[in-house]
Amino acid sequence: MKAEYKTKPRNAIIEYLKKHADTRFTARDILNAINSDGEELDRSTIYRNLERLCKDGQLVKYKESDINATCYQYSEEHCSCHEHMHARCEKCGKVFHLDNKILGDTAKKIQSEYGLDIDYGKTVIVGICNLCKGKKKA
Amino acid sequence: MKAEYKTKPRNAIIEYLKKHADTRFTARDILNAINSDGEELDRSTIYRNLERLCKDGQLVKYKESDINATCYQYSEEHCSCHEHMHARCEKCGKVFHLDNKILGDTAKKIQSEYGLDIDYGKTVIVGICNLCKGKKKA
DNA sequence: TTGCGTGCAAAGGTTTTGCATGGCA
DNA sequence: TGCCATGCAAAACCTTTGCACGCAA
Repeated sequence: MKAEYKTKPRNAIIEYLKKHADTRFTARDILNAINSDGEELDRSTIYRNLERLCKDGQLVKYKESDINATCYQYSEEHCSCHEHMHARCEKCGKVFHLDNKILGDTAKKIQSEYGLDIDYGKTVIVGICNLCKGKKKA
Repeated sequence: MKAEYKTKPRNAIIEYLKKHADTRFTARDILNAINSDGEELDRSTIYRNLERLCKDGQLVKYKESDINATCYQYSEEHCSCHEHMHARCEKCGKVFHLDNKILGDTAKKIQSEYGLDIDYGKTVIVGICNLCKGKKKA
């Protein structure tokens, strides 16, 4: 069990997370945001803090084929994100925390037809949210 | 519309894909396999060919948080992989092509409850296949 | 004072790109 | 011959790591 210090860089990072609580972000996003705010902080500091937050379960970590960087998603409420599925808008990156019950008997069907037990915490359904659907195509 | 030439490196790559038709692989996997076969071929050649195959729809491309490289999955049958969901075993990497119907009314529920239209081609359900489940834990 | 966290610098890995050459059609 | 593909080298990224210093507790 390690002691945990409150430091200026760490606070800045957590502040960023809370401000972007329902969107994914990358290490670079944080770097850019904080450094354009006047502060200066190092890449390695960000990576080390993000890693710690992942282990603590406050952060979900995943990768996306379109983005050449690890994506992170903050979950303020310590909400056992490793137990339920997520859905993500492929345009804006917004993440939704799904109720596993929404699958109905799909999980059973996948087991019987394909022989696979779903790992809910790692499954991410990809789609387009209503907001982005309304926008004109680029 | 570009012409497409048959070349020795390209053939070697496609041969590799067919030999590993139901497992994921990385650019490095191909490089190692082919180069240990006596042939010599360059990284950039592999990346350029894989990219072309992705655009042609013969290859699915995704990333995994555990692996520090892009993963690819070949689908021999030109099977419009961008139209149906996939499931993947998180242990062995085996990919299953799902029938979208398996979701039942889940897609509708996700739209009504969360306001998200599923992008089937990009959605990958993660789990553990029966084979891997049988194995002892590492 | 103790030891955790940060910044710096360097390294390791993947992926991309420009350019000249080589090879398919 | 004309154009596409390859190889080579270099560069751009992201991410990790070692080390010394600074700072929170």
